Amino acid sequence: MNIDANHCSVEDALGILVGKWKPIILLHLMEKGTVRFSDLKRSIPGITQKMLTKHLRELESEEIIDRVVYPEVPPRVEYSISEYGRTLEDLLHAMHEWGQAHTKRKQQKLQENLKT
Amino acid sequence: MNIDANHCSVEDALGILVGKWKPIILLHLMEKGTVRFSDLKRSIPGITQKMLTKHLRELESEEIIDRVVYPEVPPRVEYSISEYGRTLEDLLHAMHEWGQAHTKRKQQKLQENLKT
DNA sequence: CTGCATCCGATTAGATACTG
DNA sequence: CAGTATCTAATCGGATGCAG
Repeated sequence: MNIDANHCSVEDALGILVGKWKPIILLHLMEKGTVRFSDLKRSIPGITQKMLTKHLRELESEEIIDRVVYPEVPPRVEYSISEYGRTLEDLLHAMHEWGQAHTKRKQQKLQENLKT
Repeated sequence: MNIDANHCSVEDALGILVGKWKPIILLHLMEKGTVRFSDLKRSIPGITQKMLTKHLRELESEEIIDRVVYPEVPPRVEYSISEYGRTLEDLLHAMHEWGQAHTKRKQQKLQENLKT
């Protein structure tokens, strides 16, 4: 893990994942397989159409997800994790594990402080 | 890896790492051990005092790094990765690996496109 | 149903000057 | 040397209206 102040590879990975709803979008797609736009929107309370579209476009442009448009009326668009996108699964899983442990630890510290 | 739309653990981990200079700060501390403020600043071209201070404070408040102030004149403050912070090393390493592979892949795709 | 455009507020980061 | 305060620019995200 060499350090290059001009360019850090960690940030390349971070760049894909950063965005208010990106992790949750990826987790949904990884869990459910192929999901259409409206289902995704329904599954993520609080997200706006604009942000869902924006994040999906970004993930698509990085080839993390596949986007298939069915020329029907009304339109149907289905999203899924691409084969390449699956290479992110281990990383997301590791982040999930660490994050969960971190939150747990924080709450324990909080409990300790309340006792005193 | 369960999905909770109201709270995603991946974002807890992300929250620690996100910030324009945070990954590079962590990598420097992980590589060099104990480093004083001015050395850190010198090692990271482009960072301002304000941002370095801000990010260090945030990492400190999450107990990822230790901060030791020596009451001397001129002042000396040394930063290092905390014992708890070391639990992030594997994750950062994994992100580095993925990011590096991702950038490599992107550049290969670019080369292919130039040939056509 | 899916998606774009526009406007606006909030957050983030950079520049600069100042302090013990 | 290490840190704070202030001002400004850029980016991000939310709300809303419109379109194929």
